[in-house]
Amino acid sequence: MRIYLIYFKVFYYNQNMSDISKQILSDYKVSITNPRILVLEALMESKNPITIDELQSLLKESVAKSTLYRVLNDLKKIKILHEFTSPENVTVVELLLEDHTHHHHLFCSDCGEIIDIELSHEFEELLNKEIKKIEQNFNFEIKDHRVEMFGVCTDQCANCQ
Amino acid sequence: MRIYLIYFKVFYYNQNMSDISKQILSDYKVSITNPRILVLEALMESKNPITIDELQSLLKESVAKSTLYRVLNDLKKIKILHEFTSPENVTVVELLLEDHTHHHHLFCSDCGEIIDIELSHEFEELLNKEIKKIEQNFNFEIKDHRVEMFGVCTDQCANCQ
DNA sequence: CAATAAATGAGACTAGTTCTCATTTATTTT
DNA sequence: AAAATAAATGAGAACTAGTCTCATTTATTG
Repeated sequence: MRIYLIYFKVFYYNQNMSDISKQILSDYKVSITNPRILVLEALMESKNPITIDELQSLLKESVAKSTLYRVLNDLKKIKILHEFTSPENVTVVELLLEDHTHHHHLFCSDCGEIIDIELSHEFEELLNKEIKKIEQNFNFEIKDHRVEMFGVCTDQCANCQ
Repeated sequence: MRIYLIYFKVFYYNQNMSDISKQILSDYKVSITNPRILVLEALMESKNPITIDELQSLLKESVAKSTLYRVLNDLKKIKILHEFTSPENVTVVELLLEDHTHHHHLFCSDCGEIIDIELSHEFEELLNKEIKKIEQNFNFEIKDHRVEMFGVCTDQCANCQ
């Protein structure tokens, strides 16, 4: 995500986080307000998906709780925020920007960290074939999918810091 | 699941649902109580994963809310209940009996139905290879995984009834 | 069958999220 | 650039899903 952000910054003409946030809001035609800028900045700061709690800590009371939830819903509506739940049923959010390619998630049950992972092209192709089969068998139109892996880090949590 | 249940009944010597439930509880060495039998019966009735709400409707006040949640936790502890959340973040439960093989889930965003799906052996093998790669790359020990597909039924919800 | 241990029901409690509404801030119009 | 309009915000009330408490009931053990 850190690397992606660098590309993203280039895409947005090397502006700072605040300016990038404004640009995003403007691009998506939602009004530019302070809470929205702050939430976007906080989300960009975190290289992995984070819990609402963690997000609230990053924001340090600068945004009211009700506003935070509203802003998150706004970002979901314009589809630049992905919300899902950890295996412990904690809500987790992650910013999905143009640069953020198709990926999946790896969950550590030790430290709770959630890591973005990309699977091989070969795997995704075979998965798409499976999806086509399922679509036929069940008369479904499948619009999205996800693969989640659950485990623990073995190397003294090296990835989790 | 319906087909599985037939096999399961054979496994349990063609007893009725109540007797099967008692047998399960006895096999797992947890005490045999009415609420537990009722919850197991209700879970067996449903061929697909169901929400807690749906489960409560099936039980029709025969089990107190606090007891229902406690029983579900008991079943999770002995690992015959799988709990997860739908894309709309609603908790869903599903009984996992001996006969219930490795499977994944298909979610209909129209009617909310959740369908058990099995993917090809070839796919699961390739997924295991991907898992091994991720374990190495991230120094993880991966203990479980899941694949979820999201879509809508195209054939007037034929699968969803 | 009595003694002991475990589970239950009712409702209080908690945490996460949404809702309400008066006030503030952004956007549009002039 | 100011006024008019529309939208977003903050504070806290309300709601919801799930857990906890504790007196009572039900199972299990000996």
